Amino acid sequence: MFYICSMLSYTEENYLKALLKLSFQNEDKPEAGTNEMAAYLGVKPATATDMLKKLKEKELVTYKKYGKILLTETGKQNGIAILRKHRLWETFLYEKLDFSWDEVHEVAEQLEHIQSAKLVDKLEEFLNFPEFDPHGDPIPKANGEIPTIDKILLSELKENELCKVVAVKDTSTVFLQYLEKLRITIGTPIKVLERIDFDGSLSIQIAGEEARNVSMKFAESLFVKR
Amino acid sequence: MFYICSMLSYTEENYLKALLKLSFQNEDKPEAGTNEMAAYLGVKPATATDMLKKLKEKELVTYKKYGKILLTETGKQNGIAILRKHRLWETFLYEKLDFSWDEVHEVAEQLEHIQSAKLVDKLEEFLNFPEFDPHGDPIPKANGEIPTIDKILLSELKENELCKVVAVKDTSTVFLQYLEKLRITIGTPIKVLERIDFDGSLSIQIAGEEARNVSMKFAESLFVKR
DNA sequence: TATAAAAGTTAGACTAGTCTAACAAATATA
DNA sequence: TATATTTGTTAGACTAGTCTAACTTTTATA
Repeated sequence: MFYICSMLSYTEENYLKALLKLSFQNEDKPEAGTNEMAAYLGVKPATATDMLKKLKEKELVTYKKYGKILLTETGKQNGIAILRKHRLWETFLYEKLDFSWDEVHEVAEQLEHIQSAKLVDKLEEFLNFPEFDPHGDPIPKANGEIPTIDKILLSELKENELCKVVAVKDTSTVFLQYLEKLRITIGTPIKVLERIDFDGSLSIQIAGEEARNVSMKFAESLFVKR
Repeated sequence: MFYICSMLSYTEENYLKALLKLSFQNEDKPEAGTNEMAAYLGVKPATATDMLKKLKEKELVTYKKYGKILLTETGKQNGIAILRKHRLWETFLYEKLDFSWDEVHEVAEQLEHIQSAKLVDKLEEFLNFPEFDPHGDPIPKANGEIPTIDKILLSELKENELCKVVAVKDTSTVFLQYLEKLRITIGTPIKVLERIDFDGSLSIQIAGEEARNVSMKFAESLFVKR
């Protein structure tokens, strides 16, 4: 078990994190394609191909020409380490420095690359070993374990069901700011009053307030727990 | 007053910070030479020359071939902004995350390059607007002002004089760890019992404990206030 | 199954930051 | 002041990460 290697460049770290995120997205088969990865990182496919060769050389991914990309165990653990840092920093910014939901990501993108094992662990302790970040995403433990929570989309609820918000699926600024306007945060209770079959929209009650209509798109962007 | 520009690379920031530090060192004339700067940054003089041209192009330094290097007002303000971040992060690591005196610098070297005006200001607020960092060095304010304190070297004191430690001149790990061993931190009271003319060493009393001899080198590495 | 479209690769070029080796200017000193 | 030493510059090369343009392989589909 000699997984986390600190000899990764800023860029290599970003590729590993992207690959990890993509592997979460395509749940069943955690593979990614070159173009997919390039698009995710905002680089050209040619650039991604070059980096892939490098990552393969370092045994962080397995892949062969024209084939799919898969993280090796080492690659995965390194990716998880970066994700851990990202989410701990997001939590710090949100809880200690009063950053808003939609502001934390950008800064955490930078902070996640700081190299110092002590820093990460002390930060985690300082934050009281949080299990989920401000968006409700699980924060990997130092050993690479990722906490789970059974969550479903708001859109999956039946009429009259009660739930609590546990995470956001969409982390775009527009959505997060809309949630803030509706005064929805992690933990907010929601009751589904009515489902409109016509367009998939819902009538919901947020924290006991008066009824409000939300779109299908909205209901499919919010994770809740019954 | 349109000083702080965020379009500086990681490397450019380091050059500005180095130039600022060197200007503090050579108090009377805040100029630096190419070799001096290169040595400080751990690069070769040829490399420094190249960067200098770039910084001159951006109007962050004034300098002409074979001449001395001087920061422009813009260059100075940018350097101060980086120093501010560095010292605020050091304070954070020391006070909130229990880093020791000699561990903070290395990590702060990385953290100082995080780009986010909000982050710096919020961090400062979170730390309660500290004026001095763990080494006793002044933390520049958001407007570029640098707090001052009248400090003298321990070696300048006469026999029987009392003082308090306010800063360290030498920030090397060996020295900081030695101070820790002697249980000297910022604020510790010291009394000079005897000056030994032969070798410049002193007999001192630390926080009322029993007498102890320290070398001239030691006495010239510690700043105190009468 | 032949072919068009999509996905992926290669080759060659560019930038930022670094180096070494050779050279030029400034300064110190005999 | 002539020369040796120190200081600083230039030229050319290398690496990491990026690009564009042309090419190849895979896949989807008519």
